[in-house]
Amino acid sequence: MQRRIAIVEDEIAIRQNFEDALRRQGYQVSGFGDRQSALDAFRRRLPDLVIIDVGLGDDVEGGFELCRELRAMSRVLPIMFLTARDSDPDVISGLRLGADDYLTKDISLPHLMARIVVLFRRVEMLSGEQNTGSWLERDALRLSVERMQVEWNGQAVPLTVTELWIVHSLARRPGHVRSRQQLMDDANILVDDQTITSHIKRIRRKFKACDKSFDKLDTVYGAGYRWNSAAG
Amino acid sequence: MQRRIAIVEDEIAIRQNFEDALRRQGYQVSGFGDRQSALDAFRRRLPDLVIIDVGLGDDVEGGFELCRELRAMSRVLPIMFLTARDSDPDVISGLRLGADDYLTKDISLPHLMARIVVLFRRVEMLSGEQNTGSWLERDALRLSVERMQVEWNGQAVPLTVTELWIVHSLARRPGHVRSRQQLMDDANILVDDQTITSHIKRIRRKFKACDKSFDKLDTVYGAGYRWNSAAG
DNA sequence: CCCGATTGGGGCAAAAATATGGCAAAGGCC
DNA sequence: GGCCTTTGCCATATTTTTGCCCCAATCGGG
Repeated sequence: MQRRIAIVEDEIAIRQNFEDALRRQGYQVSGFGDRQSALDAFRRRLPDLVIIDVGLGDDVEGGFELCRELRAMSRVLPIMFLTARDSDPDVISGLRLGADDYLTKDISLPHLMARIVVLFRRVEMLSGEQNTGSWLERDALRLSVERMQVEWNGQAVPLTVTELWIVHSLARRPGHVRSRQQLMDDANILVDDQTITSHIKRIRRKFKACDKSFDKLDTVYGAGYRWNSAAG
Repeated sequence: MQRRIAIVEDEIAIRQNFEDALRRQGYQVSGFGDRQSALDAFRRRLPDLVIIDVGLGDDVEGGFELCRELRAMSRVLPIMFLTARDSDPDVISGLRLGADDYLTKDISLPHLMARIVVLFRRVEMLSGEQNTGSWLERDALRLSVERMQVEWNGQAVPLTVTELWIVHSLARRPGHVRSRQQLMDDANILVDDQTITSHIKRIRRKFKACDKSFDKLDTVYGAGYRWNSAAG
């Protein structure tokens, strides 16, 4: 299961920076620029961790207010405060309010990651986990990145990591053409165009080994490939 | 119930200072000047929180060593590191090793108190929940982290601490791939990737000693390992 | 319908990742 | 101290994956 982190910070540049870093670590991140929009989202569904900028909005300590409101919604939701200054009284009131950690904005990303891992580790320690994980399902295809497994008509297809990323990249946008270059980006590889063709070849072969009439992987001459969205 | 806190710090003045402050807050405190005496005491009875000076003894990072030993005694015991310097790599290594927080020695007492309260609050929140005896059961596997015992088909498997944590990390999320890095984090160790491979080797060997056809521990080439969730 | 551009597939060798057997340091236990 | 266990890591053997070459098959525009 992918952990979901929300970050509430009004300075776009900083927020973007944190969001990117967290995403690269595999977290599912949503950013909010103000208290209200964050609260609206949280009322629909709570994330697994909230990172709040203390000096949110006009109010000097708008973040504290949000923390209070969040604690009213859940007593166990992990909350981290973020602040430009490292004023002691602030830290203490923040922690008193129910935050689990208090960090300054100039924190290094590895350090931030370590603290997040610690928090999740502590939260996870006694909880049972046991969730199904997220599956991408399209017609007869069933794919899970975190399980690294792919099924076609309920039958396992033994794709390699790179192949799985390519299929994922295509199948998540059925009917949309994806260029070879885009596929490389999605799979995090830097190779010759021709190599993508090779991967597609192997992917098709593996799917056909399961189902002789497999034809979901269309070639779009001169443009790239596409996951055929037509039923059937 | 009165919380018991142990502080391991070789500079008497500093230790005394912390001890007094904590006692004034109503905690039951015991101080130790070196690793050995602390360990001896811990073996008799574990406190509710341990605060360790990183630069313990002659060794520059003697505190890390103690943390490792403590984690071998209890996986859930809260540990805080104390350090003179605030070097980032140190902090990260410390957190990775299983510490819950990392503080500099010039921390103000109110700040320290706040962090301790936060940690206890979080621990209490988790332990207060359903404490079902904490046996993890998956197919033929039966595992208890607290009791350090593992059974396969009712037969005891003599895993070491590190091995048990790795199995626990994998088996609690059946079907999910866990990277070597993640396994290190779960086991609170900081080692080479190759070392994880070695542990997996030994784990498989031990399970196979019980059951020749053991095959629950899948390798996912290029991604990590996975506890095979398929029945059988 | 012809021609240049693209794509499909078979193969293969290099590269990358993993499995194994050992070994030595470190610590616990008599 | 002597002995045993645990654990990290190395060297080497194996196994998989991946990038790309070659050539035939296809595609599209003129």
